[in-house]
Amino acid sequence: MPRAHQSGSGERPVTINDIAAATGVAASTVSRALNNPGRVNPATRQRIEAAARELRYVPNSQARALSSGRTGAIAVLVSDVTNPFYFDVLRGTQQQLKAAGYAQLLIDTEDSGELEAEMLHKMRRSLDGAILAASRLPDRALAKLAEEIPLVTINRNVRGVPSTIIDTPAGIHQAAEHLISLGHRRIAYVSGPERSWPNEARWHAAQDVAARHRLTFIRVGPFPSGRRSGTAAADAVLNTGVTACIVFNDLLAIGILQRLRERSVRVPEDLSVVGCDDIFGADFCHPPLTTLTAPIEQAGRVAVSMLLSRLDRTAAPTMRQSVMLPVHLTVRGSTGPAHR
Amino acid sequence: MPRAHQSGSGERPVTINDIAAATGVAASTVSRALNNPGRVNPATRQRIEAAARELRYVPNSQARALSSGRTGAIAVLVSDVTNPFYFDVLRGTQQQLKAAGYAQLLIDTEDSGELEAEMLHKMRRSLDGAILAASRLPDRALAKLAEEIPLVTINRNVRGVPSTIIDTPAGIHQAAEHLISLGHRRIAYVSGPERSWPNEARWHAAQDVAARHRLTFIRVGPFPSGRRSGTAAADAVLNTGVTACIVFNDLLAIGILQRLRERSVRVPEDLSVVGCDDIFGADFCHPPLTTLTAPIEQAGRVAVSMLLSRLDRTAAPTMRQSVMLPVHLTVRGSTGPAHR
DNA sequence: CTGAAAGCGCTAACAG
DNA sequence: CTGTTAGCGCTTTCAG
Repeated sequence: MPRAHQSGSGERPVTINDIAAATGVAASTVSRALNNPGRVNPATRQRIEAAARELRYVPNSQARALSSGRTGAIAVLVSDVTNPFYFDVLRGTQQQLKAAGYAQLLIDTEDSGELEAEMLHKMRRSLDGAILAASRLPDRALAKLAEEIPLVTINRNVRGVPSTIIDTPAGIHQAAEHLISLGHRRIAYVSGPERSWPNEARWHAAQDVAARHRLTFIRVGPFPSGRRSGTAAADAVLNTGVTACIVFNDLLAIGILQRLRERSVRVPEDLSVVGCDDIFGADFCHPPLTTLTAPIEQAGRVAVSMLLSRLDRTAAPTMRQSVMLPVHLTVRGSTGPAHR
Repeated sequence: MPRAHQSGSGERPVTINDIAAATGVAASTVSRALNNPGRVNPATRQRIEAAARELRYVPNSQARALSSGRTGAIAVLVSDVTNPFYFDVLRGTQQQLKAAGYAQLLIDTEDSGELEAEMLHKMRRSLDGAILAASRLPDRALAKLAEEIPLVTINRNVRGVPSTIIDTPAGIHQAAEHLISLGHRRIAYVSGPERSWPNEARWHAAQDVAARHRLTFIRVGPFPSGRRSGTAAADAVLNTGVTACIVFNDLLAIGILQRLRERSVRVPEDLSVVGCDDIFGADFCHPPLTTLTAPIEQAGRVAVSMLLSRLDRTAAPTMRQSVMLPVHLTVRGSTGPAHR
C-alpha cells in the first residue's frame, strides 16, 4: 500500500471524496458540480460548493491531468532569459495565462535548436501547449513538433503554425527613410544570430529599401545576440566606412554604442545608430537610442490568446493563423545628419 | 471508461507497461530499473533501458507525481518580471533546476503579499518547493507557508526558513565610506517599497554608518520599485539639500538619474548617486552608475541548491539555514567630490 | 440529474 | 532480485 506524499506537518489534504462524504453525494457528482456546473441540480451544486469552500478544497492538478489529459501548464520558451526583450514578452504571457488559470513554465533554450526540441518533446505530456518566443528550429522540425503539441510562435512564420509577428520589417523602411532624409547614403545592416528568423526578415526589408532608393546596404555579421558582441560588431561597421547602421536588435546596438565610446567615435556625428525593439535601456543609454518600438508585451498577450483559443475545442476554427503587430520609429539621440 | 488525452495525431504514448511487455518483466520492475537502478539485476536493467530507448519512452510526470507525491516542479516567485534584477536570479535558478531535472514555474506576485500567499497555497500540491525571490509576506505568514511546502527565500530572513542573503548592508558601509571620503556629509537614503525586507536592512546599515561617523542620513520615501518612481524620488532628494544619496536599488536610481537630467541637475557635480545591485543597465546609463555589485545569479543558484538538498531526504540535516553572499562597490561615473 | 465503476500511468509496500 | 497488488485523486462513460 503506497504511502504517498512527503512529510507536511499538516493533515491529509482534502479531496473530492471528503466533499462527497460531507454532502452525501457521489464523488462523480462533486466533480461535475465543480467542472460542469450546468449539468447538476442547482440546489445540490450549491451545497457542494459550500462544502468545498468550507473544507478549503484545492483540486489536485496532477490527478486531474492524469485522467483528463489537460495539465493546466503552458511553456514559454525563450532563447536567453537575461535578454530584456523577453521580460516584456513574459510579462504579457504571464498576465494572460494567469487570467485563464494556467501555470507558466519558463524554459531557456540557450539559443540551441536541439535543446529546444528535446525539452519540448520530453515535456510534451505535461504541457497543454507552448509558446516559442524565439525558435531556432528549422521549419521542418518546428512543423513536426507542432503536431505533437499545440504551438504558437512569436516572430517566426512557419506554415501550419499560428504565430504572432511583430512587423519590424515594415519599420525598417521607416528607419531607412529617416536616415536617408538625414543625408545618409551608405548604410550597414548589422546582422544578428544566424538562425534567427526575424534577423533574415529585417535584412530582406533593408535590401528592399536599398533597391527602391538606389543605395547600398552593407551587411555585416552575423553576430550572436548580446551586448558582448557589440565590440566586434562596432569594429566591423567602422571598417565598412558607412555613416549609419541599422542593428538587428537593441541589445547589440547598445553594445555597439559602448564600443564606439571606447574608440571615441561620436554618435551621431560620426555614425548614426538605429536599433530594433525598444527594450529596457534603449531610452537611457548614451546617447539614447533611436529604435523601432515594438509592442512586445502585447505580442506575448496575443500569443497566449491564440494558443488558448486553439485549446478550446468549442471555439470556432475561424481563427487567424497569424497576427501582425505594427511597430513605429522612435527617434532619440543616436541618429543625426550624415557627416561630410 | 475514460478516453483520456486530447487529439494528437500521433499514436498512443509509450508507457511503462509497453516496456514491461517488450522485455517480459513486470511493470514495477521497469519502474525500479528506471528510478532505483541499484535495486535491479544489471542484466535485466540493461534490457529495460534498451527497450525504453528503443520505444522512445518518456515518463509521464503527472502519473509519477500522483503516486509519489513528487512533481518535479519548483516555483520561483518574483515581485515583478520586468525588473532586471530577476533576470539574473532566473538565469541562476534555471541553470541549477535544469541540471537537476526540475521544471521552473515562474510566478509574478505583482508586489502583493496576498497574491503570493494565495498562489503558493493553491499550487502547493503541484510543487516540490518554491523560491521566494522577493517575498512581501509578513514573517508569520511566511513561516506558516513554509510548513506547507519547502521554501527558500532570497534576501529575506525569517526564522526557520532557509535563505540566501545578499549582503548589501555590508556594502552600504563601503558605499558610505566612499561618499564620505569624497567629502559628503549630508547623505540621503532613498527608500524602496515599504514591505521590502532588504530595504529595511539597507536603511539600518545606513543608520549604522551615520552613527559611527557622526553624520546624518536622511531617509526619503518609501517609493515603489520601478523607474517611474524616480521622478518623485529625485524631487524628494533635491528638497533635502543633500549632496549625495544611496538608493534602494538600481532601477530606482536610474529613474532618479533621468529625472535629474530633466531638471538639469548635474551628476555627480551637484549630486552623487549610488545604487544597489548592479543590474543590467547600471553600466551604460548616463552617467554610469556607481553601485553595489551583487552576485545575483549566484544567489539564484545557491537558493536552488539549498532547496534541492532539503528535498533530498538522504542528505545530512547539517545544512546551513542561511547563506550570506558578499557584494562589492563598483565605482563609476555617478559619484564625485561633494560640492561647496 | 445522479451514482457506480473503470481506469489514466506510475510507485510502493509486501511477498515470494 | 522480481512479481503482485493496491491505490494516488480525479474524470468520464454508462446506467439508472
